[in-house]
Formats: sequence, structure tokens, C-alpha cells
Amino acid sequence: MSKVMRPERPALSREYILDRALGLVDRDGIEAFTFRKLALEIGADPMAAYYYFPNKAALFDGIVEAIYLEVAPSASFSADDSSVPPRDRILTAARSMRCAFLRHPRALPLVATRPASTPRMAVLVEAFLGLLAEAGIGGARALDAITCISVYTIGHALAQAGEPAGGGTPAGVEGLLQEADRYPRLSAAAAHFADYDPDRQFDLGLAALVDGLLGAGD
Amino acid sequence: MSKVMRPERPALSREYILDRALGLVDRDGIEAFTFRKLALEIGADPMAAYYYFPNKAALFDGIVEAIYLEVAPSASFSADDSSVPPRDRILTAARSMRCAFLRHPRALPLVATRPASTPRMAVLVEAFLGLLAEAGIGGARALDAITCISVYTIGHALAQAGEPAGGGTPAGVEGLLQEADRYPRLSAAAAHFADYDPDRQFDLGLAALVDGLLGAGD
DNA sequence: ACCTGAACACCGTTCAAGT
DNA sequence: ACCTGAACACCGTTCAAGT
Repeated sequence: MSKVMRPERPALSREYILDRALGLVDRDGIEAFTFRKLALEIGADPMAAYYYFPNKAALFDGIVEAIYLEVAPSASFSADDSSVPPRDRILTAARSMRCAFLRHPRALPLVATRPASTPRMAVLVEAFLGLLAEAGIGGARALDAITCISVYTIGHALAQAGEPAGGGTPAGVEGLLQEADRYPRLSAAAAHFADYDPDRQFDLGLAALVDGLLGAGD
Repeated sequence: MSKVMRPERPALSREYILDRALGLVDRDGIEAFTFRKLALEIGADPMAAYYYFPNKAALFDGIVEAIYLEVAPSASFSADDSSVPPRDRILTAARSMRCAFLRHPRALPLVATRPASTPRMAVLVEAFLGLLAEAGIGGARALDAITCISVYTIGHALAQAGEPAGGGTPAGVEGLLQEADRYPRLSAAAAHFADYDPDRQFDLGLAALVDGLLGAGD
């Protein structure tokens, strides 16, 4: 019955630390993230995390990796269910990336900023290349398609996450709309702010992009 | 002949400070940017900038604004040169945004992350709405198109800027390619890394996206 | 191997003060 | 109005030390 009274804490590990770190970023944002706050969160010395990560950048890379691990736990991504055409499976794959991204809006600047070349990314790219091959796209065109679809997906999620949590009119635009004569078209467009639906909009652009990329070589 | 020997320095101003701040970010990156280094750069007390900006976030917002001010100094953006079809003028507008972005690769995370709703943005959006109207797109569809094209443009520039300056094979991918049997398609695609051209790729996706968005309502 | 704690060289920001 | 300088409450990271 020696040190039984110590506050019980899961054994420290890379995964556990990343999990709590991502939780902190989700809650308080990247700016507020600190090794010292992380230490409080995991109940250890401020420097404990340095045993698992050489520095903050490496820990952030780990967070990005953790988010990509949430993308499409195998299923819809690589399944070659021939009953649904490859074009639609490509759309589904992009949506499942988007879904993982939107689960961590405040961490997205990390995802958008740190190019990951990990085994996980290789698996995702490999699967996507498979989908594209089924759609008749290969070689350089496949790489182009993957990049274009990826940057559109991350870009859209990032912009959506950056918006004021309200979801209605983008912040500050109201002020500009006072001068309706200076921005007549913008003012007219403001009528449509109410029924803005990010998911529908994303799908709209995604379909345009994918169809254009698939059809370009005919 | 009192204080003549003082190192000559332009009078401090919002614009001057932003200009030097952007220069620092361009040179050393966002992480390394510090009010104290900025002070050295402008030859003033570390706290001098606080007279013009309430905090670091406000200064970063100013940097983003400064970059958008570099977009298409009027010309190609709003010109209704009827000899070139609206569809092509939309492409040109997106390219001119991209061009301004690529002039400041290390500042791009700021641009991608801070939604700007300033008069300058209103002017750009207003002009873009004009182009879309000429192409027969208005209302909610125009807002969708602007957002989709914008996020694609910023997303692509951000990804490109995030790459290792080398430009060749994305960092670390070589390591993964050792296990060619695990990632057969990725390995095959690697043959095309050499002739990767970001501008061509951007144009490819942009054309797909724009044509899809313009044609969707027929 | 895994974690602690003191120490160092920084930060952003506040505030009272100078001109 | 515009800028300075000291001070405060933090940071990330190093390193020697503990178990």
C-alpha cells in the first residue's frame, strides 16, 4: 500500500499524449496550446512530453497524422463495390476526408499547413489512385486529380472552420452592406446568406471539379 | 544641428509597419515573427507598433489585407473587355489572386486562416460577382461559385507553399517508395514527379471547377 | 527507459512615463 | 499624438538529475 494514493493516470505513451493534445487543440485552439497546459492535462511534468516528441512541431505533425487516421476507417474509401460507379466512390472518399476534418475545426490550420508524408498518407493515396484507375485515370493525370481534389477539400473545410461560429452572415460583412450603393451585387447576394449550407456548397464544387477532371482526357 | 546623427528612419505609420512586417514574414516565416524583431526592423522601441495595432492578431489581419491589396491592381479583374468571354476572364481573375498569394508563400497560412471582411474584399467580391453575372450566374449560385473558386485557389497555393523548396519529390515520399510492393500505384505514379508543374496543375483543376460551376444550371 | 525540476533565453502585453 | 522603458506573466527548450 505504498503509493496507492497517487492520482491514477494512464501510462504515458505517444498515442495517449497525442489524443489529449488534440483534445486541447479542439477545445482551446492552436494559439492557446502549450506544453505546460498539456502537462496539466496528462498529469505529468511539463517536460514529460519531450521524451516522446523532440519539439512542438513534431507533436503538431503527430496531431495531423492522428486526424488522417480518422479518415474513412477503410470502408467506403477502398471498397470496390462495383454496384456504385467509381465517380461516385471518388465523391464519397472526398466527403469522408471532409468529415474527419470538420471533426477538428480548430486543428485544421495544422492539417492545411504541414505536408504529411507518412505511411498513413501513402495508404490513402494508394487507395485513391485505385479509385481513379477504375475511373480510367492514371499516371500524371491521377496525381493532378488527387492534388486538386485534396486542396479543394482542405481549403473548403478551413474556410468553413474559420467563419464565426454563428454560421450566418460572415463577420463584418453587415457593416459593409450599409453602403449598398457601393456594392450593389454584393448587397443583392446578401439575400441568400440565410440559406447558406456548407455541405451542399462543398458537394456542388466537388462534383464540378471531379467531373471536369475525369472528363478532361476524352 | 541637434539630433542630426540619429539613424534616419521613415516616419512610423500603419502602412510602413505592415510593409516591413510582411517583409519579415516573407523572409523568416510566421513562427519567427516577433514584435521585438519588428522593432529592430523599423528602428523603434519594441512597443512602438502597439500604437498602431492593438495586438499581434490585428497586425496579422493587416498583413492579410496588404496581400489582398496586391491582387489584380484593377486591370484584368473588373475589365469588361467583351472580346474575351466571361469564362476566360474568371480564370484570369483566379490566376491573379493566385499570383499575389505566391508572392508571399510564408504568409499564406495567415491568408488561409483569417477571414477578411474589409472594404477591399468587398470590392474584389463585387467585381467577381460582375464577372459571374456576365457568365449568366447570379444569386446564391454566384456566392457558391466565388467560395468554391476561392478555397480551391488558396488551398492550392497553400499546399504548394508548404512543399519543400526543392520542388521535386515531396519530402519523405522517397522513404515510403522503398516498399514499392506495398504501394504499387504510388510507386508507378512516382515516375511523373519530375514533370510536376504547379501552374499547369492549378489551371487544370481551375478549368474543371469553373466549367462545372458555370454549366451546372443549364 | 522514463520522468522530474531548475534554469535560460526568450515572448506578448500592460502601463506609467516621457516628448 | 506618438513613442519609450520597465515590468509581469508567461513561453519553448536544454540539461543534469532522479527512479
